[in-house]
Parts: sequence; C-alpha cells; structure tokens
Amino acid sequence: MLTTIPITEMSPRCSTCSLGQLCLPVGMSQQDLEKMDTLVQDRVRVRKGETLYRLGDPLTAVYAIRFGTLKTHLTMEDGRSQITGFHLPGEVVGLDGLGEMQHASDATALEDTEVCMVRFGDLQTLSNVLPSLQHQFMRLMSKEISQDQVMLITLGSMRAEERLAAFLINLSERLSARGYSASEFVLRMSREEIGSYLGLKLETVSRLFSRFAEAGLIQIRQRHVKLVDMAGIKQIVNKSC
Amino acid sequence: MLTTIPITEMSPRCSTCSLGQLCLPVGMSQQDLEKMDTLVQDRVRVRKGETLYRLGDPLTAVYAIRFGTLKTHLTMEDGRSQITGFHLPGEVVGLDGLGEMQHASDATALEDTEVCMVRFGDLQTLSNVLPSLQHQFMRLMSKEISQDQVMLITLGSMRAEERLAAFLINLSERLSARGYSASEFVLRMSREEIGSYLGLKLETVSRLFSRFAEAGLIQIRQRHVKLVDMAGIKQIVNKSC
DNA sequence: CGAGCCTTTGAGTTTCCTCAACCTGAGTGG
DNA sequence: CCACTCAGGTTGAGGAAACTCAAAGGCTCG
Repeated sequence: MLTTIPITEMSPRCSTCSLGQLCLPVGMSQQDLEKMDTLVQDRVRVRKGETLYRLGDPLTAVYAIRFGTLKTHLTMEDGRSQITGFHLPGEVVGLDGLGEMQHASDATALEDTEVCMVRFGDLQTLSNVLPSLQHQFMRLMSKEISQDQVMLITLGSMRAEERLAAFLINLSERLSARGYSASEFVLRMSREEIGSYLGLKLETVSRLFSRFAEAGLIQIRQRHVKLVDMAGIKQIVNKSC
Repeated sequence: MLTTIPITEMSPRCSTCSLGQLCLPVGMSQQDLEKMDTLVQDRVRVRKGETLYRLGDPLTAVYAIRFGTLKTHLTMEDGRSQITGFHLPGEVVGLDGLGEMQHASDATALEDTEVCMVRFGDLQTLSNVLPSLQHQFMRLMSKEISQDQVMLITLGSMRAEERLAAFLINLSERLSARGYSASEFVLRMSREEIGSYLGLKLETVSRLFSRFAEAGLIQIRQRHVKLVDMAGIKQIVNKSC
C-alpha cells in the first residue's frame, strides 16, 4: 500500500531541503549538514487515509514529514480513541516508540503525504560521528514532552471555546512558520478529528465555529478558515475562566 | 534552602541502589553499572513544599528521585496552573527541559524528598563511553512521551469517575513496583492537587472518593486509602461511557 | 447524479462546576 | 491542657457547559 521512493542522485537532500530550519538539521553547520545527506535513504508516500505505522509495530525508523499532514492517535483497549497530535511538514513522528522500539501510537495521513525515513540503525551510527545529531534528537523528544504537557493543561483546565481558540492559534503559528498564511488556511481534519484532539464532541466543535464566525472572529466555510480578528481569538484563550 | 549532600565513599551508589531496576540503570550490565557510579556526585534534599527547579531555570542537571514524592506543574501566563505529573522514587524529572536547556515546568516536593543530581555535562561525557546510558535516556524520554499521551486520553475522553479510578490504579501499580502495598497507601497530595492533575475540581474529587467508598470499592480516611475491590475499580475505567 | 460522509442546528439531558456552609484534625499559644 | 485557628476536606443546592439524540442540508467523489 505504502509507496517507497528510493533516493536518487537527483533527489533533494537534507542539505538542500527547504524545511531544514524546522526539521532535524536545525542549527547544524554546513559541514554537519552534508553528513546528514546519507541519513535518509528512502522516502515513503502515504496516501490520504493510509497508515504509516500502527501501535505495536516494531520500530525500525522515525519519519520526518516532507509534505502533507499526519495525525497520530491512540486507541485504548475499550475502543475509545483519541488523536494525540496533528503533524506538519518538518515535524518528526515516531519518537514515542523509541523506548520500547515499538510504535506507541498509530500515524495516519490526513492528505497525501510524503515522509523521509530515518532508520534507527543509521541514526545511531551517524550520531556517533555527528554529536549535534544526537543533541538535536534530544531536543526533539524534549520538545514533544513540553508540547504534550501544554496539551494537558489545555485539556485539563480550558473550556471548550478556549481550547478551540488555542487550537486555531497554534495551527496558524505553525503554518506561518512554514511559509503559509497565518490568517487563512485549510483544515485538513474533520470536525470529529478536531473534537477528538481537543476532548470535545464534533457537534460542540461545529457549534463553536459557528459562534466564532457569528462573533466576527473568523470566517469559515467547510474546512476553509480565515482568522479575521486574531486579537479577539487570543483574548478568548487568555480570559481565565 | 535546598540542601546539597556530597557523595562520600560510604554513600550508596547506583551500582548498589535498590532502585536500580526502576531508575537509570535499568538493564545495564554489572560492568556498565560500575561506570555509572561516577555519574551522581551530589544529592539534593528538598523539604516538603520546597521547589527543586522552576520554569525557565537554566537546566544544569536532571534528577532521579531517591525517596519522597515530587509534583511537576506548569503555570500559564494567565495564572492558571496544572499539575502535569506526580513522581515517585526511581523516576527521573527534568527531561522536558533538555531541548531548550531550560526547565519547562516547576518541580515541588510533596513530602521531604531526596534526589540524585545527574549533571548534564557529566551525562554527555559518560554517554560517549557508555552507549547503554544514552539508550536508557532515550527510553526514559520516550516513555515520558507515551505516558503524557495516555494522560491526554484520560483528560480528553474519560469521565470524572473513570479518571479518578485510573489514577488510583496507576498509583497502586507504581507503588507496588517499588515494594509498597498495592492496595493500601497514603496519598501524598491534596484533593485539590489530585483535581488539578485530573482536570477536576477538588469538590468533585472529594465526592467521588465518598461515592467509591459508599460503593465498597475503597476505604478512605483522610489521605489513607485502601483499595478494597480492585476488580470493581478497574471496571469503572473500562466501561466505555 | 446519486451515495455516503461531513456538517449544521435544535431540544433535552447529564455531568461537573460554583458557591456556600459546615466539619475535621493538626498545630499553637494562653 | 484546652480553646483557638486554619488549612484541608465534606456535603448540599443550583446552574452552566458540554453531551446525546435527532433531523436535515451540503459536498465530494466515484
């Protein structure tokens, strides 16, 4: 199902990738960057709805997103499931499985997506000659912990409208960092997926979008959103309840 | 305020520490274990209510708990605060700050606590000659990510009574792994702190404890809890809502 | 152009929160 | 040693937020 695309002489490499400043190579010297070029030997194409890895799969690699969007999600024994993250180009997924060398969640494409496969073995080998890579990996994992903890506060202490406002701001900032518009974008996920991520029901999400639109904070038509009054949206998040 | 206790010849070391099978040395050979003994040069005593580190403090070390209990908590700009974790002996705190080399949360003692200070510089040096240490660190960080993600499901999709039941089971298992009774223990945290961790108000936590007790699932008197009907408690968590 | 999914909106219900009063136990000082 | 204080905990009543169930409309994709 998944299409693997071998890297050829002509393929773009880490050293020339436009996502460099968001992805693994952050802060590396040109010299280190060139060593990185051997790290990614394959790319994987994941079509919309397909799964890159599943909970419990043996972990052979982690994946840096080249383009597209992934969701990571977790299903409990009793069938309840929750989305734990939406991932944009330049982000690395699979880090949660490094401990047990088994993936600790599922990763599914929300649109046609391509990822760079970073084999764990190669990663270890290269880390030995490239200490900055090791440090960079630690940074990524630590950042993921911090982000999850911010999400814990979001779920634990924010009301529904604050959560949704925080979600829009977060998405806006991340898209903006990737060169897209901060104020106008397409949601790659359904209302139900947003709800799952935010601990809300899809109807609640839909109602809130309508309410935000009515209040003149956003314009929304299907999955196309325009943030009209950014200050107003930020105010929703900050007004402590 | 914090008392630092230098390690002497007579102090217990990693190679002889009874927490070895829960802490950094998990799965290390005797040979590797002895190299570990140089890693911890100081211990720190944190009295009840004192803070080991705060959000934004420069990170010089991470800390393995020797005895006692810590909470890690995060306060947002608007003053809202949430507990992101309770930490028992053998657990390592401070990992969330490794990315930015600044602590990403506050860590406060719930009772008199002693931690082993693992200086980051020493850690890096030793990692070079002790690859299993590096791997172990990755395991710890990755485990923390997975745990946070389980907590995200807890906050995002469980009802109040399920959250509290899950909390009791989790605590019971962790205490049991440390040689304490799985069925009878003392809560080191207040109702308010439990509520903060679980995204509930203290009154809700108190009511639920009373209801659990009334249903014969637990006995509770102040902070002393006895899990009477473990199967019943587990059933509460699993009955999907 | 039809099927199926996604989304919106309404009505009624449940859950948990808020506010408030009161209780309990540990520590303190007269 | 006892009364007092104060933080932590319990319990009740009422209300707000979000959920459930339901119905209908709109898009997308084959």
